[in-house]
Amino acid sequence: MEYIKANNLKLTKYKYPIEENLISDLINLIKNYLSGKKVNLYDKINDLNVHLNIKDEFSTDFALKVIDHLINVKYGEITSYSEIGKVIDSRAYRAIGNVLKRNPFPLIIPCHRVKRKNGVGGYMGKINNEWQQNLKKYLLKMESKI
DNA sequence: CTACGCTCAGATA
DNA sequence: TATCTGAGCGTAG
Repeated sequence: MEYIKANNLKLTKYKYPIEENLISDLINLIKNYLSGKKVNLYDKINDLNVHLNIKDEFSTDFALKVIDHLINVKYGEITSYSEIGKVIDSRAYRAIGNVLKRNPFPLIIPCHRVKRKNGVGGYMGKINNEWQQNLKKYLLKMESKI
């Protein structure tokens, strides 16, 4: 089993040795996804026997519950901060956002599929009309959920 | 302990 | 409709 840590994705420094063809497989997956192919990235990288070291990235119990639920939100599906709250039995909607804000695997851990009750909501730490939010809207539109 | 935040429902105009 | 308020609560520092 092979693990990838968040900083590995910068392709600058590897904590674990990763084969070159695995990297190109990963790149192709993401290219396919961004070009509109209906692939669920999290499942696909599991198919490549790549497993994210989630427990290293999210320390608290609360955060792990949020992420555990989120990785089961598949391509084209949608959830909301309050819906996640319902599942994990918490009303800390903003705290859920604070967890997702530190998601080291955007696209793969699909925090773009978490919408605000009224509107789209923030993405990658931003709540205003920055490029991050436009990307979130783009992804949702691509998955036909806007 | 404090202050903050990818939220929400309700109030107000 | 749009904008404002306070409740709510987990977390980093």
